[in-house]
Amino acid sequence: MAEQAIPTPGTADRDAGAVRARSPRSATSGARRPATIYDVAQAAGVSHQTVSRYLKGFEGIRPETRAKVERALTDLEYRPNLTARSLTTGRSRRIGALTHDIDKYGPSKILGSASAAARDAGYVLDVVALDTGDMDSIAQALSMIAEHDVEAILALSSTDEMTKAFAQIDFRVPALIATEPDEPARVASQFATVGMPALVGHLASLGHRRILHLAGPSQWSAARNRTRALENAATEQGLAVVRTIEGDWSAQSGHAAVSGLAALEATAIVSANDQMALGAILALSERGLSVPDDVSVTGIDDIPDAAFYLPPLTTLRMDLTGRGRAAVRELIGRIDGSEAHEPRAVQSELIVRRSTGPAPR
Amino acid sequence: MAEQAIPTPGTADRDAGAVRARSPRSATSGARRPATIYDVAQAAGVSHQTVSRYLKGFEGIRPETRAKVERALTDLEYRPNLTARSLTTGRSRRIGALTHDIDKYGPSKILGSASAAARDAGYVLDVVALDTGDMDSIAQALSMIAEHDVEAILALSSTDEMTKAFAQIDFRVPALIATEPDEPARVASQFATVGMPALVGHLASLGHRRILHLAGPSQWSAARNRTRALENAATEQGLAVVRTIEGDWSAQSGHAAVSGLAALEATAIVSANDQMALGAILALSERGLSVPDDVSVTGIDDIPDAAFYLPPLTTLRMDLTGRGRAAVRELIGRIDGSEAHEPRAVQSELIVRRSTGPAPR
DNA sequence: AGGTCCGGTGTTACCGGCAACATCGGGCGA
DNA sequence: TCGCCCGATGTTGCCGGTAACACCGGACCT
Repeated sequence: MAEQAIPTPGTADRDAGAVRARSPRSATSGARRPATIYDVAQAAGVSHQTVSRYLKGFEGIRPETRAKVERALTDLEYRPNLTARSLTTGRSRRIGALTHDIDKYGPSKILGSASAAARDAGYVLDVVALDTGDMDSIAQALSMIAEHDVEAILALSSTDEMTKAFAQIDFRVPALIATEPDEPARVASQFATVGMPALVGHLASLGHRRILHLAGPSQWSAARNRTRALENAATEQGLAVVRTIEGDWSAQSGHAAVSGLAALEATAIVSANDQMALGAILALSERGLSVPDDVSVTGIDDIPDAAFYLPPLTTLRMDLTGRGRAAVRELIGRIDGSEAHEPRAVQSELIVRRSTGPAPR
Repeated sequence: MAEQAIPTPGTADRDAGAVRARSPRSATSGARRPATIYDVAQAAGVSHQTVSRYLKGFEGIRPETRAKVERALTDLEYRPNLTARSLTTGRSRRIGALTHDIDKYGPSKILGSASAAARDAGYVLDVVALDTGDMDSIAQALSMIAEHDVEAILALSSTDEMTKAFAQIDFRVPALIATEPDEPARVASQFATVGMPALVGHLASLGHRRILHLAGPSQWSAARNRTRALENAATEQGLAVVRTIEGDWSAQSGHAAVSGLAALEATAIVSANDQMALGAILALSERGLSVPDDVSVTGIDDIPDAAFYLPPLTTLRMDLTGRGRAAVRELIGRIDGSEAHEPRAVQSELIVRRSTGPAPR
């Protein structure tokens, strides 16, 4: 408290007034630490707070002060340290993402679009992969994510365990499952009211009346939604789902399902995704049945490969990209407090290709 | 400095000795902040440093002190704050991951295994998706990642731009491209010396002599390695690569390449990945050619779907899972200073299915 | 018996930002 | 002309940990 700092610039020994002594940092030294606002402040001959104010875009800074700060910032190649900032602000600009089956088309597509949306908003996704879907590993992954101080939590796959975990854990931050939640009967999604009926109508118009359904794993809400939508649409249009076989989304499971059948009691196979449809087509061909002459096959998703199956697959295109983006936007909206719950619409569109044809008589 | 803190537990006014005054935290209040080591210390009647020591597994703590700390930790549901920790230690337990085409099989598979390996080592992957591969967006993404104080940087796709960016940017942290780097002729990878020769040998034994090559995009080092390995193996075994067409890894591009051909001058098509092979098979069928009776087709990767193509695809299985894991392990090794440069072997294995057969006479 | 060492803990400083408050000089009104 | 207000900037404290050092009492040594 002896003497006050003299604000005259250019004073030779002004370093003595520095609040914190720091080891000098020679510009020539090779592996120097990144510059902090204190380094910048010292170089510019101002206080660190002036630098901080400049960085936050504070207007009331005198032009010459501003110029000195700008110069020092570029000279020292200053980069903000998000860790330090988030310690005080609590804003880490990170969103935790949790998923298994990340190498599958759906989750990876959603992850890609979610990550892009996050990036555009200045956020980064902290991804933790799950090997198994059980509660223990989910809880463990969530606690890992929580330690990283994320501002929101996103799940990319919506199994029952995931849903349960999200329901019973208090995250203290916004949390969301990116894939479709269970759709109660009263919720009229575009998929259930337009997409699936269009697919079923397409089959009906070709004369099909009996459908074999290859369902996704029943612990996935997406699988349940698809099955329910199919059953509803079939009932309404007078078609019968004569049999439902549960697969695991893989071509392998679609193949096994159709191969294991004693008799094919249907003229059309509606698969809950494209890849099980691929397996089904192979199995049909191995049974000596032709697609679409003997049996029509449809998928859901319209993955890029589906247009190049043999035959190219009639399918329901789902807007996965939109879903990942919408999920991230909603989370960021909730973080910022703007409770803009835009009802992310699940868009779907019927894509007719050569895997469907007139029902055999 | 008036009086020393009396270490007697149970003293009524011991709060007065607290180093930092904190707003009291009622256990009943709903949205209370997470407990810190100071809260735990106060509850246990010890100093925060004792708590910190306990958390680090320091041995020399008296059993009764230890018990008090443990009790307070569980009572308050203490969770460490990684942000605060990493501010001092510089260890964020985060690895930055950079990728485009995250929805493609290769990158997403590698990402999944990398993320699992990271998780097992206590790390989280900070993923930033790239829309385009140009230097600007790479640089921007890298600077985003850098602000998040990652301990290492991983790229999941190895285009030329990525390679260049990695070569010219000083990351200050270990950095690695997870996919294959360019393999100089002298580097004898298992893929180049065993895998690809086995594939070519398989075709040779079936009587094929003229090969059409569907290459990957030439700015990908993986594509160049595959093309070079094919050319070398073909030369050694007396086969001719009569034509090379560059695709973009997609079935679409494989289809376009074969459709656009005036005449097929070869009896076998070697595609740089499975999906281009899928497109090629469809194009062949549209030309009235049968696989494998008229033309044999092979892929590389052995994606799960490849076994269910029509016909099931003969391909070279690549160990993508191992690659992601190996990359993360090497990075963590470098972080920890243990310079264990285990030469991550690119394992490959010939999988013969029904898309290859005897060459037509 | 006094000094020394040492195990067990407490205290202080620091990481790099942000927020609140303090300070200083000049313009302006009374 | 003096006090007040205000704009520009400096100072201090804090976020939640870790690291270095200080301190205290008892065992051991001479």
